[in-house]
Amino acid sequence: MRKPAEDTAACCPPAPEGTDLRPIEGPEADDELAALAKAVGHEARVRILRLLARRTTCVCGDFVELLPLAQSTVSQHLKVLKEAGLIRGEVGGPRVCYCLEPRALRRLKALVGGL
Amino acid sequence: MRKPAEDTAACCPPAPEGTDLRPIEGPEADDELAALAKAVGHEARVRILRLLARRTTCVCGDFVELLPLAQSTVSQHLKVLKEAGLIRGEVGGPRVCYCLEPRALRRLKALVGGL
DNA sequence: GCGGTTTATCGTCGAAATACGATGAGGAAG
DNA sequence: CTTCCTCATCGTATTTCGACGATAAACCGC
Repeated sequence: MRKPAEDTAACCPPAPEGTDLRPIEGPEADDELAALAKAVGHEARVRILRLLARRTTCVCGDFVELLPLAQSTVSQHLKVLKEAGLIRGEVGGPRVCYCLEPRALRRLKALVGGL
Repeated sequence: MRKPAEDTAACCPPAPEGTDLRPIEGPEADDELAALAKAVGHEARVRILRLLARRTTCVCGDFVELLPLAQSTVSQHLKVLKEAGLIRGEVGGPRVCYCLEPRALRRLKALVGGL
């Protein structure tokens, strides 16, 4: 059985602040926006991002219980989000705590805002 | 041959203003964000949106010249954007003028901002 | 009406995405 | 060391995407 993961409040470091220096438009920015948007372009991944934003949970197993998907599928989606740079995964014991990457999220908002 | 389409400045109506009343989160909002992001999640479509934002052009044939894609492929991308509600197509003569749908764009920004 | 121009749609093909179960890796607990 | 729990990865089937050429549809000018 799974334990409900009560240690969900503080599993990620404070968040590395810093400014995004890259341009908000141009061919590179276009590709970047397309890649980020593609990562967000799936219901399950949006829900994962939302759950992480609310910090109600951050462990893979919790997502499996909250989403109508198999564990391997959830892991795939987490991988996509991680490769897009939108989330980060910290190994803590047998579990893995995922957190939002605020930098990438800011970047996405900036790029979308530039439309 | 194609004429360079100099009548690009005023091919779209003023833009239907109005407020977006729908919620910014919840299952429906998740699906909506996923659908919009999926539409944006391609380099060619991002470039089309950028071109439309600058209003430098708005005719399908112009995109074909500016993108390394066949006419049918460009038309497909325009269709995806239109079905997502992000652009609108007005028929003017043998040409079709595409314009951004500001409402949908605002909606997208709001949904992304809610992350 | 007839040609010429522009755009959409159809059919097709290969590539990528999505889903699953099964299996493997790695730490915690005993 | 062994067992249990968690998660990632592999292999695979199905679906969807992205691209193209060819063709049809719509409109203007003559």
